[in-house]
Amino acid sequence: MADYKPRTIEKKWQDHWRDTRAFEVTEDPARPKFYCLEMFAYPSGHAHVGHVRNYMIGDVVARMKRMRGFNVLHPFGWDAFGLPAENAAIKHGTHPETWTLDNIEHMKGQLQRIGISYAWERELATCTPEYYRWNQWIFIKMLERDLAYKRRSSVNWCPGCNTVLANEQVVNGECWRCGSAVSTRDLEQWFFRITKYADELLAGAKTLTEWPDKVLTMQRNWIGRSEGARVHFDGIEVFTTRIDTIYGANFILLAPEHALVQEWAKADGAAFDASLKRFQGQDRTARMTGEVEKEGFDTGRTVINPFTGQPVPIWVANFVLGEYGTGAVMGVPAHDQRDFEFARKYNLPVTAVIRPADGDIPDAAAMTEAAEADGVLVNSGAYDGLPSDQARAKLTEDARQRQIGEGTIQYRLKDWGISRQRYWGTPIPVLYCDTCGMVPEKYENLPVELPRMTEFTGRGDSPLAQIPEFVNAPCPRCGGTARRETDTMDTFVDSSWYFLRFCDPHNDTLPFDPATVAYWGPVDFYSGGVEHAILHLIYSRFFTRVFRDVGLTTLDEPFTRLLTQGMVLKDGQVMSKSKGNVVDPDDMIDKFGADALRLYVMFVAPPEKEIEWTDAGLEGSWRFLARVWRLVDQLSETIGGAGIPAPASGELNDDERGLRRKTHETIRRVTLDLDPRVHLNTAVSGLMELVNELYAFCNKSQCFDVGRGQDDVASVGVIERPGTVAVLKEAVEALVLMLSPFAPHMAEELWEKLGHAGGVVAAGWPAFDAEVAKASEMTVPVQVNGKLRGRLTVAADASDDQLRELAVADAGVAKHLEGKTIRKVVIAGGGGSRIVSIVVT
RNA sequence: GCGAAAGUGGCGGAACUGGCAGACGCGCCGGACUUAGGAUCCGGUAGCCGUAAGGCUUUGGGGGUUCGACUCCCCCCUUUCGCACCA
Repeated sequence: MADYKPRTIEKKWQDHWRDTRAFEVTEDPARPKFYCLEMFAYPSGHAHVGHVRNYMIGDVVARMKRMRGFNVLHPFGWDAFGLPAENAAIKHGTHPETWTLDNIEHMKGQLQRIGISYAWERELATCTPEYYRWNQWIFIKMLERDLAYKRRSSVNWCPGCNTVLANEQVVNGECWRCGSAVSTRDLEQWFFRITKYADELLAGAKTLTEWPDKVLTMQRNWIGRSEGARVHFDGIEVFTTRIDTIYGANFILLAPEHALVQEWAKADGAAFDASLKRFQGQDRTARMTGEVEKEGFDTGRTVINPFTGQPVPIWVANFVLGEYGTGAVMGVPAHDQRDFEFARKYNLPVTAVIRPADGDIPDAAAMTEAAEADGVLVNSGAYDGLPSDQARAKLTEDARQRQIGEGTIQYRLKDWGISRQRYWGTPIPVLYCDTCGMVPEKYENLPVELPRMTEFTGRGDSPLAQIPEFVNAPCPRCGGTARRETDTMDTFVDSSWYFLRFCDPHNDTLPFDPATVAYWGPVDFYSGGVEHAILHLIYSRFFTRVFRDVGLTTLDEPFTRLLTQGMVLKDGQVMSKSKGNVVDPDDMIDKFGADALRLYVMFVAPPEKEIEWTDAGLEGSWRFLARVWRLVDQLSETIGGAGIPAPASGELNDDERGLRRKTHETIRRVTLDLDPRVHLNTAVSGLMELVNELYAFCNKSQCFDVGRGQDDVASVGVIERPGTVAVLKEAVEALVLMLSPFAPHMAEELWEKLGHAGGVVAAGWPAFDAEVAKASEMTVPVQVNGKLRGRLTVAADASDDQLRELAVADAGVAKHLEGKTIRKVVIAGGGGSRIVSIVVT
């Protein structure tokens, strides 16, 4: 008897997969395709189990789909540009490229040792010119379509990373990567016009029925659509969603950044300027999150409310945001909490103009929830008596006719700032010519290669500007003297379309051949962390549409099904190098093997949930695999031979029929758990049950001495009944095949041991036979007044009348019926599950 | 503050559309085998009462709908996550 030695087996099959190119695929219109993808990896150095959990999840799905006959694309690559590489260069002098490529090599080895079934020939790294030239290509396409543009703007600046951040990358006022407090700077920046797609991204979310609601909600909130109106108060345009309250607009509030405010500050001098400076000095994020007290000052100016005809004062308020809407709002203190507080503080008048539909005019001195709600207009001239919704429509229309306003839709989403003042990224392919101005690089000159830099200082300006050979280049249009753009692209550009490139990763005339994406796209199953819910996942949806509009694909949405996998915690905390609590998969593989590691991570919790790492749990999974190993090993001689007929139910005894039933029940359950449910943990427990059943069966039929450990010589008994051999063979083979997505190395080894040459994919997924799974008997619980009082064992096809009779006669039940009157008997359920419920008084 | 999800044994977690709560595993306890067992195999393991048969209680708390509720409805508590002055 051979021991279970994962190390040897795993090496053997990994070599086999590599040598036979087992997971490489080409388009095959004759077979259904399945594109299975995990978010590609940032090559940070070493992958810990938290990282690789995601790849294991995807691998189980990919392997299972392959066995079910799908042509499965399962590629992997590297999100290889980015700051850590550059920081490593500044700190240790290693070139970012060296650092990145070394890390990729190490991590690739880790993934291969885990046995993830990737089509490695499609591997890509975004830091190679072969990849990033297409970033530049699509950038120029976007420029041509006015989807990329440059403007000076106030931007988020991370002092830790020394670069600009997109709004999506600012989390609670801090840098998403390094946690530094984000400040603002005024810079010339490149933007992608994602706002042009705001409505489409919002509408498209409705089609994403296989995405977690949580992610869709986050995206909807991020896009933040609100319908309202822009209204002119003389020269000041405000945005409001509550034009129905405009008769109550007792003042106008301007953001400190508002252009008029800046102008007046110059004109009015010191006092004005001092107050303004104070607001601007207030921490930007504190102001935005409402931690700073609401305050403001009177500009001394007034405008006419175009509906009341009355003059209203103009104030500057620190809580009004310059970047949202028009940077100006109408203050309606009676119907807005913030305006109310403001009015109280500065003794401004409060005029109620909405009353509840079923109530009186509210007390203007109080602010309630009801005051903010819709109602019926009062004190609103000709509009009195109209409900809010009708009033909004009418007021908006009247404003339009009077040419003092219009209905509009406002988004929270802003254009995506992609300029980064760093080295390790895609050069932005434009030049600035002394005579022609800004000129994009010619397509035939792509890629604009990132020059080799030798010194990394970490200074806060674009490193590329320090390389004259890069900066100075001829103008693509006139050939004259020009200077290259020295900013690089946000690395989120790289990750916004890599899943399309995987369909055709070596194409050197286009980002990808449209036909390949037409075949493989969209990604059928995509898994990764929730932390990308709004960054990567919204950018990718945007880019897919851009590629569509450029004519390379017909896809609207890139990812059909999204699974957001939970994190792996150790000691209650996220694993991180700095906390010193990382679990290295290689260490675990050394101890228990890759199969046990995979099985444990899949079994311990549903994929979406976070898990707490325990070594004991891993050991348990190892024990299970060893148990399977012993079972198959000891039976392989008996059931592995040729010429064993399929089990025919007529010749089977009760135990044999029982095992067959369990086998097919398990096939049904595990299949559904994997596809479509992706409840990987319960699929594993189903397999464990089957193994327990097999042991019990072997014990009873004395197939072999199951009590022997793997260090003992087995005493294989002679199995006399052909039926026993047949049902064991069926059960064990189904077990091995269904186990193979989880523990692929061991499954291949056992499959071979069982006398099969072609491997588990060729064998296919086991088929479920409903007839066999059907039980001849069933247990029916009996309740009396809602309490379980007995169980009946009856024929599966027992009639309701029979059940009723048996239930009443059952000793345990009868005891509770004594001296009572039966009011009602309910017999419910069907198929394999029925119940008798008796009501007595 | 707003929004969403979730609260089940000592622990991780099961329970598909309302139908035997606690599958499966970890841990623990016991038995077998054994010089030995931290290997293996078998059994037990929600709590309380009882030698037992059995009974009572139990899915965060309280109410409700139902023959029947972890599951549906209402109120409350807690946790996690997201948004956070968006006019």
